[in-house]
Amino acid sequence: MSSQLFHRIYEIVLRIPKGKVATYGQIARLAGNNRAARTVGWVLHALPDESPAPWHRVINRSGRSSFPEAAKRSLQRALLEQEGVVFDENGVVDLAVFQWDGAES
DNA sequence: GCATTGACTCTAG
DNA sequence: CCTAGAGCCAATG
Repeated sequence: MSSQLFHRIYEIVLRIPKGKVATYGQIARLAGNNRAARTVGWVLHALPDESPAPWHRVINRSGRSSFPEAAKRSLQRALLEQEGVVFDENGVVDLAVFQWDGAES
């Protein structure tokens, strides 16, 4: 399959433990392409509705979501806060604390 | 099949 | 902090 990268990224996203977040670049690295962050973004934006993938746990390297719509960002923030992730006054997640190690669950 | 775009990231200035 | 260029992958026109 040529879309194996899609599947790989998908599995990695599903592996993100609750209360943690991962960056596009991190997922891309785990998927085998350290710079395919754009593809990760594409996978998440193209996820079907029935996808259990926690897209809200995926953020950019700044610890902030890059949604074109503020509504989704608010939703993502709410979901993460429900899982115990804290946002600062700028709406940024402390990656030093909440970024997924990528090695456990 | 080529060109453009996109929920990205890195390096350099 | 901001801009610019390069790299990667798939969708879309």
